[in-house]
Amino acid sequence: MKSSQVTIKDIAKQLGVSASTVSRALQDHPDISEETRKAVNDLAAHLKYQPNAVALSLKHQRTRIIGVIIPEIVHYFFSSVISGIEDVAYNAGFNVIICQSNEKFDREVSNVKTLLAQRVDGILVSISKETNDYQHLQNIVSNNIPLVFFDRVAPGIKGDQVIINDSEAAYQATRHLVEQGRKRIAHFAAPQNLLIGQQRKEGYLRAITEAGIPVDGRLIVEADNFERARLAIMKFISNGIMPDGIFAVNDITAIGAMKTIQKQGYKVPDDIALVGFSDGRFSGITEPSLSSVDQHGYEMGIIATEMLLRRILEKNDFRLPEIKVLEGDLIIRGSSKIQFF
Amino acid sequence: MKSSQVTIKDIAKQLGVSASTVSRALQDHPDISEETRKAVNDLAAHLKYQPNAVALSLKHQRTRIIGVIIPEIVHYFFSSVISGIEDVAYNAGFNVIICQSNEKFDREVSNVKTLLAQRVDGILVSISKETNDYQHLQNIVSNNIPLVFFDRVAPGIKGDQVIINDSEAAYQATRHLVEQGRKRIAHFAAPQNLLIGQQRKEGYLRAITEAGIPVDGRLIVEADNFERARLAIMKFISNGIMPDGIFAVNDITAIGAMKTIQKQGYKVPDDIALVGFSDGRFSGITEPSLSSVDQHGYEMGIIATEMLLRRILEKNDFRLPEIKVLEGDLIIRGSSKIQFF
DNA sequence: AATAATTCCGCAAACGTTTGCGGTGACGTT
DNA sequence: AACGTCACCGCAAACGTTTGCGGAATTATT
Repeated sequence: MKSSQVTIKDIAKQLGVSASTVSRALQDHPDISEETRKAVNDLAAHLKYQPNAVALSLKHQRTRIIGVIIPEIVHYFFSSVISGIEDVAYNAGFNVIICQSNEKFDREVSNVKTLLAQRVDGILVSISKETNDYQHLQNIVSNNIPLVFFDRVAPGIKGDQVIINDSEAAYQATRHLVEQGRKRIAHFAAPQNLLIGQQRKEGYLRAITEAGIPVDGRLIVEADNFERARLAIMKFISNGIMPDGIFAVNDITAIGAMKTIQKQGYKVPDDIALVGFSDGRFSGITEPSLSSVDQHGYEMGIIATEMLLRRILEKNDFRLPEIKVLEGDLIIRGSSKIQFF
Repeated sequence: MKSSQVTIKDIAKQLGVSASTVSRALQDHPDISEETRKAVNDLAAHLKYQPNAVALSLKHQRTRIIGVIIPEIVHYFFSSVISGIEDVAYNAGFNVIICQSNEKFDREVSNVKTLLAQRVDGILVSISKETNDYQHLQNIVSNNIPLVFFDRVAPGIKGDQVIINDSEAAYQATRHLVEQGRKRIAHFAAPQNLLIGQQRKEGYLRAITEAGIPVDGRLIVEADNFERARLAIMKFISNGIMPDGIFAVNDITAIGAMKTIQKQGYKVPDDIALVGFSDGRFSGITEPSLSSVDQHGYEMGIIATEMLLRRILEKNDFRLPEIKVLEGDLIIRGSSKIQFF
């Protein structure tokens, strides 16, 4: 009942030839006569023969599979990255195994183990928020498996990296607010143990100081989600230190701020101008539409995979790890610009 | 240089025993003496031995991999489904290979081919919009590979299905509008060649007629995105047939309607009440927040994968194809209810 | 007619692992 | 002394495929 899929042996048996002959016939080897070549190919087509990729992997010592470890799939940015990865891999004849760490260190370690066990040809990683120990990632490079980090990288591990210029993008976003004439610009920051948290704050500070605006510590708060943004705004109000501009570390935080601001009777952008950092989908929906930094997730997936494939396909790879920095694009919409269509 | 990963043979050689002994030692086979068992396990741990999953797959004729074919990853609903799939698979010790069809028939066919070549143990499919021919899917069942459809199913193919009760959810959504006292309820529909398009419209019609409201053909328009919703609203206005309620086939359409309605000076929900059909993320962001049908993508992924795993693990599987219907949950928010918090 | 060249194909090993079967000692039992 | 019983381990085949090598049959060359 459990008829497994047809193999080269089945074809060989039916035709009274050896498996080697069938194999060679299928790859147009010159040692095979036109007659048997045709017979083999016809029968193979008729039986819908599909080469067993598992056997090929074992034989060739390569699986044509690349592994991906990602914090969470349900996230516009990450799913865009995956989409880019999948597209490039598909065109190169590679398959993609997806593992999500769910932002858990233990699961990330486990993911690395299974990908190594699967003997994937290369691995793409964006580390979880919990990850501080990098031994499991070191195992990858110790086994000579090409490794490329995207977005969230592990310091000290010998792998290519493709990241966004967070500092610069944050600088641009903040400078835009300055150019709109804002003088009291707040920053809603991500946790400072995350690199992106540090760098976005750094860009914010650079733009502020460059403009000669004094840094007000009360305007820099750690808030990276809807609810914390709401609380931060309420605190601004009760302390009587409402800013006239806010650069938020991501869109959902900016939206939390916007909705609270509006509910409290202020106007966006007239009273307070807002810029977010894109998760990509929300920007057009709010009223006014939200200015934001486009992180180009799809392109990041493309580039990371191209870097990885190059490492995989290169026979003698002595190139040093490469770091590719993508520029975030500031998209100016209604939330930060007074005169707009 | 290219030191490949350590195998059972390496351990055997270093210890001067046979590969079989190492294999048995690693699985605590009683034929192995405590002494060598310990020696083997120690060395294996020291060398960080990882069983080669490829060789095991070949040997055991199962890969512990399940394949997923999905129209697009960058879509809240689908990425939620993937997340559910991945979670269940992970807990059962299975890996997941993701293929996206990008809504293209040819690519879907190609995806099936590679998954069969990879000898995956089972396949989860949500078919592309273009797919009318199901031969490639028939190939899956012909090869006795367990197959489960989710959300978008292929008629006539012998596989389990897990779908949402679109008709009923649409009925509930529309009835909710009726209960809010609306008399002129419009429907923004999906293309009618899609099953979901038909069924949601059917549910809408059922609720309308049940309430004794005459069906007005001018209020049923094919509009399933932001822009077409905008155009439809403008047409309602110019024709002087503005409805007092709208059930839209998805959230983005509902949002397009909402923003146009508001820009034209009408109030939501006072003048026009709105209900969408959830892509999941937007609902809380609009002003007012959007009533919508929750499609439970994550749960759908969980259930579909559980059904698939059951088929995979069952030795003698004579059960007929099963159809699991999930109920969509109408979430009532500000866009359709006048009195709310 | 003998040899050389060519055409076409099969054997067997290899990839890493599991597993049925058989074998070798060491020991205990008659 | 002869046999049985264990405990422990290795051989070899198998999974599906590729590929170097050798071999047989045919054809071409002297």
